[in-house]
Amino acid sequence: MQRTQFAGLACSIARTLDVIGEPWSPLILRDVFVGMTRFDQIQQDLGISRKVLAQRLKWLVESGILERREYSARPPRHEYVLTAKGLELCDLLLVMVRWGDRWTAGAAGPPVLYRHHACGQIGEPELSCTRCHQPMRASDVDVLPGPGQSPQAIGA
Amino acid sequence: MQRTQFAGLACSIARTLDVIGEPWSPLILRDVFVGMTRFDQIQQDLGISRKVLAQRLKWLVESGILERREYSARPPRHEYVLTAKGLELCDLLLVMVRWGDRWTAGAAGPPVLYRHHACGQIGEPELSCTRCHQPMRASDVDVLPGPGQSPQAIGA
DNA sequence: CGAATAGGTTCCCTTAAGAAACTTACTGAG
DNA sequence: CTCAGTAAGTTTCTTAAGGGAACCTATTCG
Repeated sequence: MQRTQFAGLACSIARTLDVIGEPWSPLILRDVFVGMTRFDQIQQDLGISRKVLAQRLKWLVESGILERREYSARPPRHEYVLTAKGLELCDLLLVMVRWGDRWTAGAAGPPVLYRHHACGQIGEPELSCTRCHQPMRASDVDVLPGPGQSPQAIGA
Repeated sequence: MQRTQFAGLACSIARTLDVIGEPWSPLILRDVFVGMTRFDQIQQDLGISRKVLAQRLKWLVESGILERREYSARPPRHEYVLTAKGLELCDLLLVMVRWGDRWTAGAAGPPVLYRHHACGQIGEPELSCTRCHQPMRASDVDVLPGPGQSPQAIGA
C-alpha cells in the first residue's frame, strides 16, 4: 500500500493525522499515558506486531510525542515517556473515549473512568469556549477561513 | 495488508478507532461537516482515490456516522449528510484542530477559525469537567477502572 | 554453562491503498 | 437523434504496508 502524506496540506486535522493518524498510534499513546511505557508491555497489551510497534515508536519519538529514555545502562534498557506535546495530544484520547462511551460502550458501561484532580470527582470532559465558557461543540460553531489558509483550500 | 480489528477490545478508544481510525475518515468527516457532501467534491478536495473514498463512505454510512441521501431522482444523485452520532464525532475534529494549530501550524497561523454561536466570537474549544467546570485535560485526571472493564484489560 | 529477559530486526506473505480507465444513467446542445 | 458532459461509483493492475514468526544482541540469574 502506498499511503498519501498529509503533512503538506494547510489543514490542522491533516497535520495532526500525519502524526497519529494511523490506527495503532492512539492506542500506543494511551498505553504510555496509563503507564505502560516499555516495548514488550505495549506489544503484549495491544497484540501489535513487533515490527509495526518499533516503526510507530520511532515515528512518535521523531515527532516529539514520546521520548526514548534509558532506565538501565547494564543491560541497556529503554522506556518511552510522554513529552509536553504528547501529553496535550492525550486530550484527544479523552474526547475519543467520551464519544466511544456514549455511542459504542453498550450496557456494561464505560471501561474506565477519570477522576478529576481539581474536584476529586469522577467527571466527563466537555468542550467549552475559552471566551465565554459556554459549551462549544461542533454543532455550536461556524467555520471561517483563518490567516494560515492557503488560497484555494477550504478545509480546516 | 491485514488490518487488526479493534472492535472486540474493551476500550472506547479502540471502538472509536474502529469507526474512524483509518487516516482518511476524519478528513472525509471534516469535508461533510463544512458542507462538501458529494462524492466528486470530496474526492477532488482530498485527492483521495475514488475506490478508497467509496469504501470509506460505505463504512461511515454502515456505522451510522453519515446518511446517504438522494437529492435528485432523475438522474439518480446522492449526497452524504451527518447524523447526530456523526456530528458528535466532529467534536473530535475540533480537538484535533486545536492540537494541530498549537503544535504544527507554524508562523502562518491557523488555517480556519471557529465562531461560537453562543457568544459570536472567535474562540477555541477547551476541555472542562462537567462536574466542576474547571479545565480537565489529560494532565488533570487519574485513570480508574470502570464498570465495562473486562477482567484483565488495563486500557481505556 | 544454559536459560531467561528486554528490545528490537529480518524474512516472507497477504492485502489494502493508489492510479487510471471503465460503467451507468441521465441531461442538454446542436 | 446523436454526441458530449456530469455524478457516482466499479474494475483492474501495481506497489508497499501490516501481520506473524523466527532471529539477534547484551546481560543477568541459577
